[in-house]
Amino acid sequence: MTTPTPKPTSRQKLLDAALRVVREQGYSATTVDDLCRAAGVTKGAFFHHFATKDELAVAAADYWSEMTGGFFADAPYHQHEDPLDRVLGYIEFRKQILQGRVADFTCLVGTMVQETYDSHPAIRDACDRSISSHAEKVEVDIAEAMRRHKINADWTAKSLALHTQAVLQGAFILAKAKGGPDIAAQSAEHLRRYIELLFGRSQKGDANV
Amino acid sequence: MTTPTPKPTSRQKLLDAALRVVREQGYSATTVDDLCRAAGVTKGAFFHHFATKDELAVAAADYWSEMTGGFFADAPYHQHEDPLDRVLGYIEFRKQILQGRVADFTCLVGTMVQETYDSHPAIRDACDRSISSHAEKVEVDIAEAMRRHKINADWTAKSLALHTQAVLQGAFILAKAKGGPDIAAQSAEHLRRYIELLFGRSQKGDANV
DNA sequence: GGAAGCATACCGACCGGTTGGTATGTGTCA
DNA sequence: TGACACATACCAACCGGTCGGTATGCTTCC
Repeated sequence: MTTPTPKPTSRQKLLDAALRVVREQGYSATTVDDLCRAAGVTKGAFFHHFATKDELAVAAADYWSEMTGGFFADAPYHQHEDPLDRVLGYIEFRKQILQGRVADFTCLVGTMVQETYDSHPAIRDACDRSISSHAEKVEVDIAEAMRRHKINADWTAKSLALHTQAVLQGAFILAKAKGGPDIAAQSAEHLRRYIELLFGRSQKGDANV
Repeated sequence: MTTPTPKPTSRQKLLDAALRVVREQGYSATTVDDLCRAAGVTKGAFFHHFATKDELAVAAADYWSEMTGGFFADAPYHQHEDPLDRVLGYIEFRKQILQGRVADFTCLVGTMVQETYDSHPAIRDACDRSISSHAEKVEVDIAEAMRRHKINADWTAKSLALHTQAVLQGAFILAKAKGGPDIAAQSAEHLRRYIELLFGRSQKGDANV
């Protein structure tokens, strides 16, 4: 009874299709007909639920926030008691999901904002909300880790949280250019090492002074 | 006599226009007519020099490599004797040019590869060439810095060089989402601090063991 | 030197297919 | 019975690309 209704409506199917197709083709290159075909619905259904293609883009960005929010909330790294372990666990988790087809592990809103930032403010804002709200969850653990480990730094938890997102978004671009996730995983390792160095946590085989 | 001829041909004007317009609108959203209008040439001229729109994209990526290659070759950071200073100077230089309109400081090939990696292999390869050849120049200084400062690490000069490009590309995405360069500059600072920590070079107000 | 012969650079009207979007019909369920 | 959730048919603008034609050289041969 708490479950609303698992029946997949046309709207739902279109949003799921948008996540797949836009990450493969980009936003501009994805046509309304592409989305209808991938979702198995007709154009009438599309424009019944969304007044314009841009309106679907905004809804897709919000849907993406919802999906990824649940996905990361369920991830195991939250179990760690030390907030620094949670931050490092988050990076490790992000690294581990860099697998398979490029379109499957890259970010919808990172892709969309590149094409729309200058001409579609509503879509850009939706993408910004998605990235920023995710970064804020990382920021909470970083801030707590700074308190716990008595870090007095000239950088803020917020800037480091956004930096983690920058590294990941950039890693996606390299993965697209090189056709696979390997290089992206190496960037994630550099990011993990950076945070370990910031918090003075050494790892095996570390080369210090 | 060494100067060939500074006369701007239609081909040249179209490539210059592509750098501007594609960085603003993205590749798919940019029409051939858009490019012709921006370049002040006709459609006939466009298809005289490029068989297809995709062929222009490849030429524009190569042209971008050429332009940025010259731009960074002339930059002042190469003067430093210590290769580590050159690497840090490079990062600082990249940070300093994060100014003005977003379309003016972001990367053509990073934008294009997002839209084309899955469907236009020739364009993706051209973008990869551009990113990788630039990274290789950074890699040379990093490798020399590792030798000079006797760094025995579990990371390679190549992976760190590509990581610098990932950070910058990701910073561009955040700049687009947030509508300005401020957040990108903060990521560049994190990158600089990471390299300083890797090489054990402390800065003022540093909190070390 | 000058005319023939040809290549390059460019023009802009045009074409067929595609695109986002609309108008209208139809089945279903409260 | 009427509102909702679609399906079908259609439209006008737009898009990448084509095509016939022109203007301006540059070469070659007499």
